[in-house]
Amino acid sequence: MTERKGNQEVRVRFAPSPTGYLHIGGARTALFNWLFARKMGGKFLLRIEDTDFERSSREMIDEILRGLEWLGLHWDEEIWFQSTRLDVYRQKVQELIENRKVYKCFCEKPGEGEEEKRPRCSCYLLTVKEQEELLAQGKKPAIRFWVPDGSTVVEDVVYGTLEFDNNEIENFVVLRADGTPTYHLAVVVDDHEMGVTHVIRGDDHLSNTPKQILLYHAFGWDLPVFAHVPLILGPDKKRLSKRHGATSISEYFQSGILPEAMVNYLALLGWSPGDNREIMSVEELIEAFSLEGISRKSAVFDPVKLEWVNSEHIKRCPTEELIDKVVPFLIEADLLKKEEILEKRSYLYSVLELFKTRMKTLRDLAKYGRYFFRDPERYDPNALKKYWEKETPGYLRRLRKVLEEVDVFSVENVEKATRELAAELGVPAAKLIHPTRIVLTGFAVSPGLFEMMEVLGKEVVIRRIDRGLKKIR
RNA sequence: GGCGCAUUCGUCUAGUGGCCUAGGACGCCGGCCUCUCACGCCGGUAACACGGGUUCGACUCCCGUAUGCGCCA
Repeated sequence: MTERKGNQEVRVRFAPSPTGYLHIGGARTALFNWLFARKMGGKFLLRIEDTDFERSSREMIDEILRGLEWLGLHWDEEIWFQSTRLDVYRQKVQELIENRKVYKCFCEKPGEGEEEKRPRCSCYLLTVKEQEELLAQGKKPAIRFWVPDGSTVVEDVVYGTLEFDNNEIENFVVLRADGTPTYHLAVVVDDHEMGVTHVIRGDDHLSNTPKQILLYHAFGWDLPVFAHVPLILGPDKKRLSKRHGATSISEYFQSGILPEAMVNYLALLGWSPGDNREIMSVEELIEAFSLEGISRKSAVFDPVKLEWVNSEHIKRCPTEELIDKVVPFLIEADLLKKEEILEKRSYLYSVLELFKTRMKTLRDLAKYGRYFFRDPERYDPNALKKYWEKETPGYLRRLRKVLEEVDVFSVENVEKATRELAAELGVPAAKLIHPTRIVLTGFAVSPGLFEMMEVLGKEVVIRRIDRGLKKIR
């Protein structure tokens, strides 16, 4: 079903229009194409649909390419730019003119705000003479496709067989009066010339597919396999857009989402491996991917689940690799300097070993773990209210003294010293543990206290106890 | 408005006529672990849009209705 003729190489394409950044929906479409290409050992091509000169920009192209690269969706072969192919489109339209598949249309463009429905254009009734007169008057014609009678069948891998009555299809424009091609024309010409075997795209194009099929027929070209993937919606079930918050892939990069987590989550939106797997590596996704597994139902984008997927990937990420991913965020938060990376590497390793299970994003260490890099500036008032009692300063002074004596500042030794002191004082260890945590971190919440003490080291621990005793009253 | 598509827990989904008293995951709630919070483990909450058929039997097939989305724009 997914392969067309024999063992022809699979060629798919992602064709963004550079009028905006790479958004969630586009990224998923790109991902499905890419996964399919990799699965089938085929090629993943890129085409930039930049014929809308007003709204397209080089910056957006770069932005989109950066997004794809970040996700790891590397493309094959040269990028195609529609803006360089205008002559080709005109030439192809010329072929259609010669084969009498199209006709000149002199209808005025409906003005702005003019909502009235125009009846089907009837310029094809114009005689040659009338046409010449209009041309002589300086009228520029658009070229319209002459939709034949009958019906057009769309075979879609996802949606099955759909039949459209050609009466419902207007004689659509293929070349505008200003000589620019319309979407339908350019897409068909390009997909054919690029050798695209499978058109995998958003299902907002499903209703346009009959027109394109008609064009394939008019040119006498073979049809590609179509696979339309459902749209991604916002929480209000409307097509996901900026109104719903972060929709640009780059925003997720900045908020500390791992590309492999994004890929994992996106793959599961509208596609299922058929079993109960949730957390999957890119390799596993490629292995499991099939067009048949794509759903027909649009899916709501859930940032909360994305974060969960992200946290799972962070937990699975080898700490050595995680260091490099987290460092940029630490630098950005001014908790680390570039030149310190090497010397602090083993420290960062220990910190992440403690912290990685509580991270939902790469940013979380910089956000919630400042105390690994800075003495606390302030102490959470709620934490103090809860754990700071009038005996506390005395206890901490004793603890400081005891810790001073610990030679090897290991988890075991530090814990032993603390618990023995508690026993000696005749109080639960918690009476020492909680205030110490506050003094070390500023918060009532952190990784295990003794593990943290070992990582922070004796000097820092003693210093922060002193500071706390001085500053808290 | 016309045409098209869709409709399983709040969300992502499994399910292709009997295995479904509908499974998994996120979230939420509770418990265990415990120095706190997470992690982890255990448990709970919660869905087949509605109405007709077809069938011995429908979440699964058919037809309507409703709702949503998309395209024409």
